Amino acid sequence: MSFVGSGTAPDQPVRGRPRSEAVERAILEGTMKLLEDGVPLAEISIERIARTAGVGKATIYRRWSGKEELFVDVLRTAEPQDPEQLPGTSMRDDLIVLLESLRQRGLANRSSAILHNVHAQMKSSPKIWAAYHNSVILPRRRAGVEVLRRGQQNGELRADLDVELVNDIIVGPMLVRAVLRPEADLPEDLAERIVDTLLAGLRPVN
Amino acid sequence: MSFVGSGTAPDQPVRGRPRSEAVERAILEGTMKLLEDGVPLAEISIERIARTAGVGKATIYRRWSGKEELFVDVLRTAEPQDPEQLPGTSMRDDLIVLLESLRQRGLANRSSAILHNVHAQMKSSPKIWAAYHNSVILPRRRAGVEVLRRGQQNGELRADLDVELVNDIIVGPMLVRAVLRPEADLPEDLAERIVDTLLAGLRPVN
Amino acid sequence: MSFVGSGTAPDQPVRGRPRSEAVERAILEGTMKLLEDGVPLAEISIERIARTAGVGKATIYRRWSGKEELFVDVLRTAEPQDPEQLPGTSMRDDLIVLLESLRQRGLANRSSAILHNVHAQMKSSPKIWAAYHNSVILPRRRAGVEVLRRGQQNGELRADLDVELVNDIIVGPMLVRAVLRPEADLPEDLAERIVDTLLAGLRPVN
Amino acid sequence: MSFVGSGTAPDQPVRGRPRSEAVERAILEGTMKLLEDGVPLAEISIERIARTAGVGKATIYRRWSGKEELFVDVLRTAEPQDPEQLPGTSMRDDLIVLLESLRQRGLANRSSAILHNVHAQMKSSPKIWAAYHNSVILPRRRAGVEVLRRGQQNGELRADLDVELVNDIIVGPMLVRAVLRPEADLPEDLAERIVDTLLAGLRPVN
DNA sequence: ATGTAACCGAGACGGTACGTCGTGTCTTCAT
DNA sequence: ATGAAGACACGACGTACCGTCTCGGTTACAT
Repeated sequence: MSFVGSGTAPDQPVRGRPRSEAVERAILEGTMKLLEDGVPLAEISIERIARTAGVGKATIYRRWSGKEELFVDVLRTAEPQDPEQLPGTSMRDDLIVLLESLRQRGLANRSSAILHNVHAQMKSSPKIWAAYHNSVILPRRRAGVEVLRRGQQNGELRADLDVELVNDIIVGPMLVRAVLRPEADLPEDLAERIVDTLLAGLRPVN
Repeated sequence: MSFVGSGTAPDQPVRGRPRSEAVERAILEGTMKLLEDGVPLAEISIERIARTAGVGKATIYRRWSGKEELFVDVLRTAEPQDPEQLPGTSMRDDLIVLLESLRQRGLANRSSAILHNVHAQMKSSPKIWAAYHNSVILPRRRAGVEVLRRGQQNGELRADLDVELVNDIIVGPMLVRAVLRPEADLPEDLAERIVDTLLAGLRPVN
Repeated sequence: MSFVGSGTAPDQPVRGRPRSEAVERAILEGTMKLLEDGVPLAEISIERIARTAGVGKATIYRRWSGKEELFVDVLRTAEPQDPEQLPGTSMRDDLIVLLESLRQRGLANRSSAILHNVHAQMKSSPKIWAAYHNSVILPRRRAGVEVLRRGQQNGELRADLDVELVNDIIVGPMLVRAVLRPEADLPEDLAERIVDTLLAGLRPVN
Repeated sequence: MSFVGSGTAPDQPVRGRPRSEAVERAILEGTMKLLEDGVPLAEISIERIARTAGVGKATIYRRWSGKEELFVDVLRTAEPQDPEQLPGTSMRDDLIVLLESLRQRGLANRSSAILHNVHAQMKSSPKIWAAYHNSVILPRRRAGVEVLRRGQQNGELRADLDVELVNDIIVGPMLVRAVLRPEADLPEDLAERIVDTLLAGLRPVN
């Protein structure tokens, strides 16, 4: 369950009593429960998590080295299912699907008011942020850039543009709304509107 | 120095020794120093700030009700000077100036590695976030929307677009780079490239 | 209140809030209470003492470096008043007075069932034992040896005997009863009987 | 002969693997080793004993109910062989032999610095102390009192003395030196000197 | 000049949480 | 059944901060 890679340990025969999966679940779900109940992040101590889950502190420290590592796992457990099969019919459709999945994440977060805090918290601990970045953010970014490359080859996207920058341009508005502007709403057709607006350009047609 | 309102206290005759401004500066600058030295945010306690500034804890609590309020003031002290006179020659030029000021902020933050953390931290405390949002973010947003409205009247911007959404589209890519993707760099012509790309649209010219 | 010497600190102006004597008493008496209530020594944790005395743990650690140092002070606080003016009328009378004070200690200990445990505990920590030895045991021993020396000069004690050994002989039986044989009782005339028996010798008169 | 019961175990067919005596020895000797190496008693945990002996904790708990029971066994294993045939030639000689065995114990203890601690520790756990008292101390005490009774019948000891008290008087000085005054030495002729001094009395012969 | 009231540094105070360790019990695989 | 290993709930360890409080001492105004 460690969030950092896994790669099938090199054999290591089981010695002693194995760790209980039930306990593992109890900890993750107990933490989730606290978050959902609106307990401020600063008041969620390892001690309290242990009490909530009916578990000894050592049992938590045996699995995670601290609060931050634990939160990363909680966050990943709660993340909506990762990317999906892209339709592949056109660059436009693919981009809309990608943006739509971002919107779903924003909605899920909002509804429970949970992940915002955890996300913010992670940014202040570089190691954890790096782990989260590598395992969650980067893969999506790569998917986006790939779609854009194919678009350039198809002639759907201007060939002279820097795909990295274009990716920021596409993803930016949705992130701003979902992460930085929690007061804004995320209407159903938002992904489509953003993509079409960007494709057409802001300048009047003629 | 309270960040919430100010409006010149109604009268209150000064009795007893007045608060030392030197002490006030020492606290703010001491905190700044810790941030600049790369001390992780979580390790910056009121106790440590007091030690660093050579000041009693009570002296800090006399001015701020807690760590969060203090950080807001530190952040505001360190912010680059707020917006500027817009050229007004065209919507394009105005947008570039606004984006460029955002870029400057990103650079300043990066160079000292300070504000990232503080920004992230603030997000987990709703009251503080609201204060920061109202005093720093909202004014800039309003300026941006105003520029876009003028653009629609001038015929520089398609009249059928939602200016709020367009503002997110313009500001989004810069924020993504400055706040969420600290690993990306912010080249000098970035503001210009973003605006021109957006105006022209992503689709090939013909 | 440190048990190790005192010698009037060289001046040291008081800085910060002074330590509360009331708190000091609360801790010592709280510990005493636990001992009197028959709580096994092993179950008396610093944590529990703090709870009993209504005090923070740090407040205890500020005064004593650990459980052992604290117990020494508790023990010394509870000790019956140290020796007394010796009558000086004869070696026999002086020895009886010294032994009687030992008997009193044994009785006090027994009645509350306190000090036995603490005494035993101290033996397993050499530093503490040394401190207790120097401040409590040694002075009494010196007083005894002094009395015996005067006895040799007066002709009340055989001049060929080693006063150190004689002291052990006199003090021994009382200690055995008071410390090692808690089941034995300590009748009122015990000191007198021991001294007279020793002076006369065990052999039948003739 | 009787078909009912027997002295030895009442039949109980051995099922499963029998307990290893080697393991039993490893535990006792491992504990002894720790004591000999001067590890403070408070730092000798069951956990550490198990590590030292290369044994699982459960294996220890299967044999002893806790640290105290284990220590009693360690102590008894290490005790010099219990009393001996008394010469019986005279009360004086018998007393000297008894005292000498006490002195040997004191020397053994001292040389390894072991039993002091264990002895002290036992005093704080009444159940264990009772066990030790009954199995080690009481038999010796009874032997001593018996010798004194014979002495009274022989006319070697004044008939008007309380033999219990006399026993304390004889045993006291040696115990004081061996148990309470570890800094004192125990010269070879100590037993003889004590007995002769007591028999003759402290008063000058004149 | 002298109150007097708020300031200041220092540090004690009752708490809570930290991360580690030892307790005695349990569960697993292997002998 | 025994044995080594180690997970488990529990609770104490000694330290660090929290936010409040009490000290001795210092300004700076109002008398």
